Amino acid sequence: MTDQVLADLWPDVRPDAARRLMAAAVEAFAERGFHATTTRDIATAAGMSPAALYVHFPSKAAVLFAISRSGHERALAMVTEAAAGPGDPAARMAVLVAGFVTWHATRHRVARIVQYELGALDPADYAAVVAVRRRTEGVVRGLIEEGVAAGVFRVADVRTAARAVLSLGIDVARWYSGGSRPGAAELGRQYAVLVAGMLGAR
Amino acid sequence: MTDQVLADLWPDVRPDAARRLMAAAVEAFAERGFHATTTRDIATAAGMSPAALYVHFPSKAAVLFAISRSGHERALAMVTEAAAGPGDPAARMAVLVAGFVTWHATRHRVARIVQYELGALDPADYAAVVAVRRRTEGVVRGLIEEGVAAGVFRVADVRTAARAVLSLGIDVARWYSGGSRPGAAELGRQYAVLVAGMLGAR
DNA sequence: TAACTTGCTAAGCGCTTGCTTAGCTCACGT
DNA sequence: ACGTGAGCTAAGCAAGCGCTTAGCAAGTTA
Repeated sequence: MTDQVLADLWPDVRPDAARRLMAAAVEAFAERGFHATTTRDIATAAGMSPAALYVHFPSKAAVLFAISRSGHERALAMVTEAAAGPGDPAARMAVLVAGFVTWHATRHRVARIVQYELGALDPADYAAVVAVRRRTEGVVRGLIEEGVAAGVFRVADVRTAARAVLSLGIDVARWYSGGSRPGAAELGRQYAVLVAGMLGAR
Repeated sequence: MTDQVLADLWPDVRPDAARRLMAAAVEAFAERGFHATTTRDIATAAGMSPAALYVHFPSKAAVLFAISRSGHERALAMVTEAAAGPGDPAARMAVLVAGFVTWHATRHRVARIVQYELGALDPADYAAVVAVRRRTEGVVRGLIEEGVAAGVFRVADVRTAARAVLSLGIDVARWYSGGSRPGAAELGRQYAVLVAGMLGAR
């Protein structure tokens, strides 16, 4: 993650120190996982004493939630925009998949937390995040249904197909790293083609 | 995981208490993750005192390795057998995907550990497990290459296609649970069809 | 000037962690 | 009968954990 990406990630988070703490937490949570990361790790990486974290966040889990919530909402916004765009369902699905995959590749650290650290959230925070996830799934399912109705997709089961499309994107966060080939944008393009075949696009 | 599955999982692990500890560790690691699980959790769930774990394993990480290694080897064996089976590359790929997906669904607890707790392994154990993973990837890539050469598959990039095929199976371990629909075998069948489309099978 | 607020640190509290030690029980070979 | 070793437990140690407390420096307001 470049400094530029870091700086632009949470423009509304103030003061600057809170954003630096979140950035340090992203690195640590993505690398080692929430439970293997200590509050000292985060604060030290942000250039502060251990206690400084509690000036800006009530708990370690609250830092996780701030990262996870923002990430979920960004992903949903992107998917929603793609599904509502111009063109037939196949064209919109290509944009959606390319965007979803590219997002998971470029922001693979945030994405890893979004996708794999759900279980560490407080119950109330977990519920909030799951609601966003369901909306994202609904958008993908809706677009596939639309494509089937329009005769451009042919799938045996819409629910399973939607799961498969999302899985391809989500799993990118597991294996992708900075030096991976192909690059994020090219990977997104290739995956869009693969998904088109998967959905029987004609 | 049924008792039957548990009992048959590690037939060579002796004595019985060691197997019970591994079974308890599978439950806990899959549910909460390695770092959020304590040695007391494992031992207590296996009906023993905390110290009993160290009679059978030198460390908590060694329990993880025993589970991870065995799981990796089983998955590799299954994939290898499918790829070497009868029929053309498309038929063999259908068997491979159905088997891989069904395995990740029925054994989703072990699979979750295999796929998502790699980072908690000791460096030497990690290296051993990564070697098995590479062989698994190689088998899938080889089968796709074979299919492309035979003219039954049509993909832009073999490496990316192989990643996508594996991703579909691996990600099942993330979301699948006992009550999921469709069942494991049916999910495997549907995914095999989706992959056929993805690889441009004709 | 004085009171208050914001952002931070030094120090440390209470608790849990992975793991160790010392010793018990009991099946089994001789 | 008796020694042996495998399998287990009660107790606890050193280290590290999340988080709290008390207080300081600098900026802002009255």
